[in-house]
Amino acid sequence: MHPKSFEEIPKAYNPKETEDKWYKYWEDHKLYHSEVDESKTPYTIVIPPPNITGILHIGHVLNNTLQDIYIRYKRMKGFNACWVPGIDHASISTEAKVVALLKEKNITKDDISREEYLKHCYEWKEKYGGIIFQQLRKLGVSCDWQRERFTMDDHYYKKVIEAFVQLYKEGLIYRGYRMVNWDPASKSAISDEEVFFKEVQGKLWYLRYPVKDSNEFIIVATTRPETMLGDTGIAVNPEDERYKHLIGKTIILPIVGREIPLFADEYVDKEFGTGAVKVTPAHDVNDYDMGMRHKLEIINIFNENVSTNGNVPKEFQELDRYVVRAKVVARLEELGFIHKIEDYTNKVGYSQRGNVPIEPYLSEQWFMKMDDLCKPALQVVLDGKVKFHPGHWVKTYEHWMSGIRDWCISRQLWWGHRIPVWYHKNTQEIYCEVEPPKDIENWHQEEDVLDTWASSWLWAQDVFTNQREQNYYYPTDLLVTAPDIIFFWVARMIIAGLHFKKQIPFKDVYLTSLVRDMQGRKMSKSLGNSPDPLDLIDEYGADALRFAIIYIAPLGQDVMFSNDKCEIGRNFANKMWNAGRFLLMNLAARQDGTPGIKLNPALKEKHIDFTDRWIMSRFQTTLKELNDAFDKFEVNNASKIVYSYVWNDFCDWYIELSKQRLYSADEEVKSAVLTRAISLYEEMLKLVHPFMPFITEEIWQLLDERKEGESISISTFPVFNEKLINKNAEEEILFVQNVVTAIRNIRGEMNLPPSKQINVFLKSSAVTLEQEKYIKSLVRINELTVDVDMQKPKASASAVVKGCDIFIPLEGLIDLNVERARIEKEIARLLTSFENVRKKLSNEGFVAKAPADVIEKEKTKLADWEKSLVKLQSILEDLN
RNA sequence: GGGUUCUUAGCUCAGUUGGUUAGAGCGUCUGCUUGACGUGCAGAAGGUCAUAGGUUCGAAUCCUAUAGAACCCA
Repeated sequence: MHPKSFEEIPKAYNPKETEDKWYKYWEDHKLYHSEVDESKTPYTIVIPPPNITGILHIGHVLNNTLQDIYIRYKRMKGFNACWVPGIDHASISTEAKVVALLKEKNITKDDISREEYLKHCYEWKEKYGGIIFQQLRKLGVSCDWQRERFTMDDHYYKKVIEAFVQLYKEGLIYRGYRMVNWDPASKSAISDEEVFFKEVQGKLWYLRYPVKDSNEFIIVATTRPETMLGDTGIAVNPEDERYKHLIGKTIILPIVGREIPLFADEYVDKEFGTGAVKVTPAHDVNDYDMGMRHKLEIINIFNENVSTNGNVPKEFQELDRYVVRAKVVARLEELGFIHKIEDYTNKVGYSQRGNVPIEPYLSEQWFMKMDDLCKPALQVVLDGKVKFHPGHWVKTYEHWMSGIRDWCISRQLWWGHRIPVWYHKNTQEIYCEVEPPKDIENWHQEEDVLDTWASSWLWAQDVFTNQREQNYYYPTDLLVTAPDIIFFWVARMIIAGLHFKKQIPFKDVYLTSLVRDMQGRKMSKSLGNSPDPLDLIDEYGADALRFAIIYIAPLGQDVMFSNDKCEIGRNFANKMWNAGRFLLMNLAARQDGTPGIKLNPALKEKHIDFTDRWIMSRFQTTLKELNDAFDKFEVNNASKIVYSYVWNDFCDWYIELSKQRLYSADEEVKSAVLTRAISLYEEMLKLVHPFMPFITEEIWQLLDERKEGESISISTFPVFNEKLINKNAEEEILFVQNVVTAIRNIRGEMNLPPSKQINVFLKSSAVTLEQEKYIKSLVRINELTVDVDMQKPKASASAVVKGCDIFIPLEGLIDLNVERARIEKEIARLLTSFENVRKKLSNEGFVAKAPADVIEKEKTKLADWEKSLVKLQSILEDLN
């Protein structure tokens, strides 16, 4: 072992000097490239493809750190780890970006051909589409960059088209004239899942509609008065006494003059508004359903950009929906048809991408029949073939899968997978194949492209481009994603996997937390509460950011994040760094002339005492707990297990204990202790590596002369060895810790600075010579006396731990009142616990019904506490 | 309106199938220029486990109701 340059290891870890260096090293050596290798078991993750318009945000940090932790862990465990990165073409959001870009050049989409437009899209993709990959590298992700995929790659594109053709031929895709959610911004249909509801301060307009051949009016309430131009009926609840006499009458629609029927329908809520509703079948989903039930006329009043069309009176034609609204209201007012106007808060559907209010709109679209496709996809989750973590998401999934409507998969956009359907120019015959028809001049192709999710649903299977790879890597092992796309993506990938490959796409789905700010608000651009991960990496280091976000992310709940949380990770990195620095510094000669300690691998198993056996035992327990936590997808817990081992066991106790021997005179002992400590430290680094890849690599490379291309990331993860679990050693250390803590406690409470020399007397038969040695070294004691039969020295501070009474003579230093208060407090504390157990044991029901081992445990506790209480009482009496 | 989840220390959260003296990190207070680390060390304070019932020998944990919070769906 020849560590390099350990004398110059800086006092604080500096991530800036290491992170980029090691990322380049990993990438140059292609350490994370995977090829089919039948001799190894694959472990596969496909990345949830970020949007090509996207840049790295804090949610990506959490999500990709989780994936990286698993892929690194499994890689070190000997799996053929394969993490496939890629991006999504994102029809609608790319459209928005490209249209904006064209606008700068004074070009509109209508000015150019589809081909020209797509050229602009590809240009945009080349320029901006790869940004997030560079950002992910900063985070240290170990994906296989040779496998980078794009949803519009030739191979992938073809697979999407094939899937469409197959489903069409199976009768699972159809074309229909239906009401869809219309996004006026992109002039395209969007699916139910792409609509979100916003609370909007609006108005409720009460309109007076005259009843034909009568002086009566009926008053209806609406939030969208402009749609009255398309009204073809008025509905009331059949039970509503107020309107019973009007059922069957005719209403004269103001402005338009159309005669429309008044009818009864169960759907109408008597309590809402006036209990009478206007019915606009072309522009409201519920109205459409009522229109169908009552055979109403359906009058579409909007163009694709939701301006009014020729179906409204001349003066209202070709106007934007909000302009029409104002105009309609003004005219109604003029004519006396407005009853009143109220302020009203309602939930308005907005398009997720375009962020404009959607309009229910009748149009011809392509749909996928969901019923039969969903059933098996639901079943594999209910059966646990695909496992959700945390499991409670199964219910949400079940709920959605059970009540799903057909999926509108066509989008009136150009950027995406163009639907492989041709219409015959003369016969209107439909042709649906992967290849275009031979006599192409007689056909024209469907203009629409597919919903992006109808392409990314093949992601888990078709990122693998040949049969051999698919057989080897598919089904993949783990999908890590945010719960808000369970329906968009997770469910649809399961459907696609089962339908096209007759296999589930992945075995485990880890649903991440949502990252919020400290007020619990979602991170959003408009609030400005969304930190830039690159700034955080710059300030704290990628390892610190990774560790911190995992450490604070509770399983299945939202994460409350603020920048300063990164300190957890930074401090932890620094702690590890300094532990390594301490060990390596012992190799160098000291300034006082003490020579450095020589390492000797032959001595690694020599001069082992209970402190070594303890730390090795703790290491094995930690390893087991860590493996279990990973198996159960409790990553947050895993980070805490590692943190506590490194900081509390290794640094606070083991390193401190080791000093006693490292500063001894016996060269061989020193050599053995340091050699072993460094080896234990190296094993510890491996446990940390999946969480913090950079710093662990940096130190690992410092610990020994490594060959070019070697890396901790491809080293072997420690293997659990039950034989090293040593209960005796753990008890011995626990005793030392108890005694040491009790003495430190007295020092603290009695205000005795370390500079004040103290002597300590231990009344005990249980303390070994070795333990004495370590106790002395850990609490700066002048003289330590151990005796079974000693009398308590005069004017002492005292403490009682199991198996040992501690006395510290403090003649002249002690304040008897302080000491009395200390002992009294301790007695009171013990007494409460003691009484609780005593009551429990005197309860007949408990003794009769509780299991024997529980009773035994309680009895032992009672006896131990009683002993301590007796001792403390006598100490107190001595003080009086 | 329906569904899901949550309520434990000042803050953010652990607490596995009911049996602990209810834990951690941060924050707070006290003391520390101890030859790894002040991004640190040592010690301390701080909790009627949302409320009310119930099941049980025994409830933070299981059940019911109530209150409050968040998200999803309509």
